[in-house]
Amino acid sequence: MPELAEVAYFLSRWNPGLGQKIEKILIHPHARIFRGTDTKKLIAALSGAKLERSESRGKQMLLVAKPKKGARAWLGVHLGMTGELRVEKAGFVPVKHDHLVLEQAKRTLVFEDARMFGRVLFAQSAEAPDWWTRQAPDLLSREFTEKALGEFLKRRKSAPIKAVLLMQERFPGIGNWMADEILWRAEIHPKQAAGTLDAGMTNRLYREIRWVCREAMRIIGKKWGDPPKSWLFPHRWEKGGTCPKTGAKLQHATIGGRTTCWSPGRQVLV
DNA sequence: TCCTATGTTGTATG
DNA sequence: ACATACAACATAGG
Repeated sequence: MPELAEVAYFLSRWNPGLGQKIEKILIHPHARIFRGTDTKKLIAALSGAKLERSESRGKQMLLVAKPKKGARAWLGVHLGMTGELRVEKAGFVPVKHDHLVLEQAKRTLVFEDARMFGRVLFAQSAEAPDWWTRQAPDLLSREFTEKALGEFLKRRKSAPIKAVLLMQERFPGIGNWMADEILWRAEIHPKQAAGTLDAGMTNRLYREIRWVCREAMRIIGKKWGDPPKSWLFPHRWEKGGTCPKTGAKLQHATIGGRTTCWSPGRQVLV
């Protein structure tokens, strides 16, 4: 479910817990979301720790806590396909898919994930761990340049552009719906080989990546909201959905392993 | 019953 | 070593 802006929104739900102590941790230690993570260490470090701050980058989230003793605790959370963060009352009793629960005096912070494609990472160290610092630059930062985009497209020259946009190593936060929204706005067919985009197409792609990221953050990131009818977003799963720009019947196919939606006539292979 | 789902990753192949 | 394609993961809902 969550892409760039949904992740930012879900993380913001936990804001009331920042600056507050974690009284107790409740987890499902064998849940798949903890694969590769030492849950005993996680519980030991976070129990009684003060939750200091949080940040999101693309689809990744980081929560920083100061344990009662020892170095900083770093909790990484990825929501996968069905993950969600929510806040419940103090004393809340976790239900089936609530795999990580942080109890505080005045509220309970909950990470639920039915399908468990999400992931929790943990480290205790003076500096932020590699899995957090070693990430691609934010798409809205100055580091993400049109030149960097062009170079990446050349390296992934024979893959369909739709599949390339899903690569988190270059486009952190972009997921299935954002990729389709961007290509639709840039008037590029999702099957177009990445290496065949000319300068004009690359420029449009660059601008629409930035535009969709910025607008999604504005509409969804702060306070959950729906993109307007002028976007592809509300039409892409509609039965018999039509393009809000041309009125053409939207087409669907599996591209890059994912169901893809585009507007024929507007997005054509060249 | 069968199909689908806003994601990543391990593995096979070129 | 690098790029690409795809099955696998696990659950719920139409």
